[in-house]
Amino acid sequence: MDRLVALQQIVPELELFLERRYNMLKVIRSKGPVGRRFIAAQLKCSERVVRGELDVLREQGLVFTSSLGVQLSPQGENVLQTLQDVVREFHDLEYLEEKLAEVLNVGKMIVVPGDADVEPAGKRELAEATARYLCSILCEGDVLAVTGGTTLAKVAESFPSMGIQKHVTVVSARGGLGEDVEIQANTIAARLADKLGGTYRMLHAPEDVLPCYLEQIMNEPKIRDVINLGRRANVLLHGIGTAEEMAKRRGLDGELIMRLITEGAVGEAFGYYFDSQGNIVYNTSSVGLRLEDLERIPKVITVGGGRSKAWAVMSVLSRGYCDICITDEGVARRLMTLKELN
Amino acid sequence: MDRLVALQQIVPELELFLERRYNMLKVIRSKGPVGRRFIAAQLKCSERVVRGELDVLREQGLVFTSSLGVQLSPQGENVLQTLQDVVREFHDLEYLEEKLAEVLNVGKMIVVPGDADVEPAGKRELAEATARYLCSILCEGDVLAVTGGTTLAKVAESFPSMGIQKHVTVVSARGGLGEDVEIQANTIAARLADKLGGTYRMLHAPEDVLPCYLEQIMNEPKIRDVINLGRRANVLLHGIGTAEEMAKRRGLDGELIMRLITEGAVGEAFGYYFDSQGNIVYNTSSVGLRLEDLERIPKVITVGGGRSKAWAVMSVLSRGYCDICITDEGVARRLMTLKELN
DNA sequence: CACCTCGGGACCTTAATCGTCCCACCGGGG
DNA sequence: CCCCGGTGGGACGATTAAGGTCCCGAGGTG
Repeated sequence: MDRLVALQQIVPELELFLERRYNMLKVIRSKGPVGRRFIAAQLKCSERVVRGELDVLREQGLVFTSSLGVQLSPQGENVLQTLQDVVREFHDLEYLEEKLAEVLNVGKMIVVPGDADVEPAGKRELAEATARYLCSILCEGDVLAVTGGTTLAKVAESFPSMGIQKHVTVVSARGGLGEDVEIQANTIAARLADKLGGTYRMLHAPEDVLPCYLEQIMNEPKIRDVINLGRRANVLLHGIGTAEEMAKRRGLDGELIMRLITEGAVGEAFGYYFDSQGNIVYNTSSVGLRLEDLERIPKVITVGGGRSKAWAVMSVLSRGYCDICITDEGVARRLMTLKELN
Repeated sequence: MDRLVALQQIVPELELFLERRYNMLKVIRSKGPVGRRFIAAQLKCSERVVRGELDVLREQGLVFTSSLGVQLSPQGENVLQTLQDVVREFHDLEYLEEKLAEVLNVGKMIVVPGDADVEPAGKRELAEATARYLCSILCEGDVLAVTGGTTLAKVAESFPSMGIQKHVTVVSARGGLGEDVEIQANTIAARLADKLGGTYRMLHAPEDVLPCYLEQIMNEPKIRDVINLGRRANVLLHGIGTAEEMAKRRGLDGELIMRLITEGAVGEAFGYYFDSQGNIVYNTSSVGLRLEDLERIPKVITVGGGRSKAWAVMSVLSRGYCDICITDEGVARRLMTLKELN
């Protein structure tokens, strides 16, 4: 019998304490010197509670407090790192990873604790895990293709600012979409290249064009070169969107959105809308990598978290091109129930 | 960094809960179906607290309750067994064992959590550990010599009633002392033989005789044979007494007791009184194994717990004949401070 | 300078825990 | 047989810990 399981059995309240304080330490670590009120907002609990917990953590020497706010001590850093495994074990994430990799036929699943829909910090954890994994597999001279999205933007943020020198080429795999510059593939490619110590290539084109212009744009030399580079990438990192969310971001009209939904579209990637079995329900005439290009890329990494994206993740994984899927517990648990039932 | 240490750091209240519930489970296991009030008395806490904790343990499926009282469930058995290691780690007993074995020059130290002086259940734990160890080393045909005392009486109790078939010979190493039949070496030898599935030999003689009769008694064939058998024992299990306690049990007069104390006697074994360096301060003309006999016995196991016996343990171990010492945390910690300071 | 957020102190409310009874029940022994 | 000593469980105040809500001075920041 496992020790942690036994502990959890005899002291069930351990989980509550561990969870809350672990998340608190995570926030403190990532947000530098930070105040009680901010922590309280992040963890969605009252300021008074945070205060009580901080008193405990301070007494244990895990955090120290100055007029700037609360900061993690070196010892707290240690504890947090050790606790990562503990939390994974508490949530049985290894089991989820193995089981899901098997039933979804994915090479490798990485599941981080939390749920991006519930805790805002969850997305950060997902991003950090992605950054770590990316760091571990990237080699000198690799070509890394990336798409856009809020999740990938956070991945770029999550890298430490200095010290990594990978000399990779980061290439944007998709055209521009919507108004927010922070979540464009181009922006993310540039940020990633900066953090990784490499170079980047941007795709100066809109993502969504009228079909009649598509061919013409794709043949434009500057655009074609970038797309061709993306096709030859060793690693592709892409996000997952729910069909509805992506349709709205693309500005599709209400009628079309309704049609997508009634036809069972749940997930979106690379301009394609999939139903839960992975069938293509609709595709936009979009600029960038296409579905057929993915087969030739050795490592396709799919990232997405927040339980509302469970169906989307399932639909995309059903296509079978994904090699590594990084998601969170919220998605993973919902996937489990979905897969056990049918 | 160790996981349990990290857990303990981030959830310091864990230790309180663990300790209380662990002890509670131990009491429940050993005392069979038992009531709240009894448990409360054992753990020296109020009945209401026990009730609250029992609610938790019941909800976790570790105990179940009938009209007879509370009982350990099979799952509780598992948890308790697993938690043994956890508690050992919490109390850092491995470290104590290694360190004390080194500085006291003993082959092997076994330290159980608790303190027999503080918790009545502590003595039981000591006895169970002794029983386990004994079981693990006894071989077919071994001769086991035992002395008397309350601790060894509990050791005999601690064995499971059935199922062990070791075919050993248990021989009483000391004559009769005092009035209580339950703690006589003879009684213990018989009980142990019964539990181990072996035979026993009793020493039908008083422990303390007038010097002038000693030779005569020791030459009495039946007595001599038993003593000679004890001298050839493979394993000797003996308890430790404080000098004062044993002097009183022997009925020494107050003047002599005072003399012993002023001369520094702190421990007693086999009728000898030792000071803290292990020097013989006084010896009674006693019937049974003598100090010089111990050298020839391959495994001499010394058992004693309760912090008040720390000095006694140290004095006996200083003699250097002991191969394995089984004691409790109360003694061990006091020994540590004693040894670190001089 | 003003302003904003920080940590920490104070105080009251709320909720849980705990102490203390009492009761119905069951089993064993006289 | 009945009685007695043990069991668990319910009930109800009392105590205490935890949480909510302000406020304040300190120390950065524009």
